[in-house]
Amino acid sequence: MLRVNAPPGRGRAHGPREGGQTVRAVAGTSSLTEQVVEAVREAIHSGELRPGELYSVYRLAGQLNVSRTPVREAMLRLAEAGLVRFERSRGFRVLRRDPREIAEVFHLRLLLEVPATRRATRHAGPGLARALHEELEAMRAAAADHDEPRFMRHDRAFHDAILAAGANRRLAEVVAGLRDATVTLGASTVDRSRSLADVAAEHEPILAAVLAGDADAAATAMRAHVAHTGELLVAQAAAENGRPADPADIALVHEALNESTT
Amino acid sequence: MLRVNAPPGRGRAHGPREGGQTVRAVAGTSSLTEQVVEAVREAIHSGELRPGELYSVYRLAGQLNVSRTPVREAMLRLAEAGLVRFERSRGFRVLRRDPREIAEVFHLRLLLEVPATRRATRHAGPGLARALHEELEAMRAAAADHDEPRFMRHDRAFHDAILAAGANRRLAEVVAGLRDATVTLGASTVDRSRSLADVAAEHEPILAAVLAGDADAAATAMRAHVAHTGELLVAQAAAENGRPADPADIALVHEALNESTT
DNA sequence: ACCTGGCATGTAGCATGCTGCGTGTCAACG
DNA sequence: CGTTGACACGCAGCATGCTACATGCCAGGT
Repeated sequence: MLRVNAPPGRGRAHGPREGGQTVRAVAGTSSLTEQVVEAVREAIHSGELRPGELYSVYRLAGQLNVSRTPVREAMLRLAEAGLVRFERSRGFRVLRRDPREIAEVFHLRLLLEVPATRRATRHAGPGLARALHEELEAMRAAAADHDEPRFMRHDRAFHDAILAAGANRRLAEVVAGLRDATVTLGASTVDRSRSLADVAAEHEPILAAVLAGDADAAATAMRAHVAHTGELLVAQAAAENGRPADPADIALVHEALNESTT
Repeated sequence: MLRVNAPPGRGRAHGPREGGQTVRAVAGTSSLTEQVVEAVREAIHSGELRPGELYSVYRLAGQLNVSRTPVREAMLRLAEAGLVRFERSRGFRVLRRDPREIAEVFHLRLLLEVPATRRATRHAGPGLARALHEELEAMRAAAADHDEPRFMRHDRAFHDAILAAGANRRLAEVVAGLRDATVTLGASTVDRSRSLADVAAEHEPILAAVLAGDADAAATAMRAHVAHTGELLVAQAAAENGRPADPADIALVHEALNESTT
C-alpha cells in the first residue's frame, strides 16, 4: 500500500496538519525524505510502481500522507541515482529496466569490487574473517527459512565488510550505490535460477581465500560470484523485455577481467 | 560575490518577489537549483566559502537572492557528493580538503578510467581520434593564453570523449562525478608545479596510442597521466593542511596498477 | 472529414510560513 | 569564583500557497 514508516512515536509536529494519521520522523532514520526514498524503492522493487508509468509528486504525497517537499526531494535523489526521470510539467517516470544498464553496473562492480577484495584480503585482520563468517552463517540460516529480505541484508553486509576492509571509503560508497540501483531495478535480486542456498554457497570460496590470506584467490572468487550474478540478472532483465539476452551485454559483464597488483 | 547566473532574460516569474534584481531560470540550464549548485561549487573553488566554516541555507539564500528551497536542494546534492555536511539545527559545513579523500578519488579514477581507455581504443572510430586531436589543440591554445578555465574545459572534454567511447555510460557518469569532486576540492586543479603546457603534453602519448590503435599503450599512458595528477594533488592538499604528504596516500594512488584484458 | 486554436487540467518549481531543537549567553545561586 | 539553568536566537525541516507551462480535449471553422 506504499506507506512510509509511521509508528505512533512522536516526533517533530510541524505545520498545520488537518486530519488522517500523521506521519512523523522516526528516531532511527530521522528525515522524512529518507523514508520516502525507501518507500519508493520498495514500491518499485515490489512492482507497485511500474516502469514506464507516469506518476506525480502531488499524488504520491497524498498517498504517503506527507507534504510534497520531502517527496520531491526524495524523487530528485532517485532521479540522480538514475531510477526515475522527471519530465517537465508532466511528472516523473520510473525508468524501464534495461539489460544494458544492468550490464554496465556489473561491469563497474567488477572493476571496483575485485581489486577491493584483493586489498581487503591483504590488509585483513582477524575481525574481517569473523565478520564474514558470521554473515555467511546468517545467510545460510536465512536461506533455510526462505527469508529473502533477511538473506539480502546479510549478503549485503558480507560485501560491505569486504569493502570496508578495502580501506577506500569512497569506493565502498560507490559500490553501495551501484548495488542499490540493481536491487531496486531487479524485481527479485535472487532470480529464479538460483536458490538462496546456492547464492550463499558462492560466498564460501571468497571467505576461504580471505582466511587463507590468498588475495588473488579471493579476488578470483569475488569476480566469479559477481560476474555470475550479473550474467543472470542481465538474462533475467532481457527475458522480461525483448526475449533474447544480448550477447554484447553478457560480454560487457565478463569483459572486466582485470588483474590488479600492488 | 557568489552570484547565480542572472541575465535580464525573462523566465517564469513565480511567487511574490519583493525587491532587488530577480534571479530566474535561464534557457540553457533551467533549474535554479542547478545554478545554485554551480555557484556554490565555484564559491568553494574560489575560496569564498571556506572549509570548516559554518554556513546556513538561510543566509546563503539571502545572498543569492533566491528562496531557501533551491538552496536547500542544492546543498543536499552537494552533501550527497560529499562536499558539505549538514549539522542538525546548526547549518552546513564545507568539508575540509582531505589528502586521503583525494587519494581515494584518484584510486577510483585509475580503477575505472584506465580500463575505459583500453576499451575506447579498441572500439575507436575515426571520430574519437579527431575529437581528441581537437581538444588537445584547444588545450594547447588555452595554455598559450594562460586561460585556465578554458583549459580545464578542454581537458575535461578530452577525458569525456574517451569515456564516451568506452561504451559504458554509467562509468562515464561516475568518473565525471569523481572529477567534479576533485575540481571543487582542489583550490586549483592545475597546481603550481606543472604549467598548463606540461599538462597538455601529458595527453599526447594518450592520443598517439589511440591513433595507433594500441590499447595497452593508451591505458598505460592514461594511467601515468592520472596517477601523476593524483600524486601532485595529494601532495598539494597535504601541504595545505599538515605539512608532509602521507606516503600511504601516495601509495594508494599508485596501487591501482591494474591490468585489464578482454 | 480534417485542421486549428483556445481552454481546462494537472504538473514541477519557487517562495514562504511555521515548529521543534541544538547552542551560546547571561544571570542567579552555590 | 565556579556551576547551573532558563532564555533568546538561529537553524533545518516540513507544509503549503502560488505561478508558468506542457498537454489533451473539444468546439468551431474550413
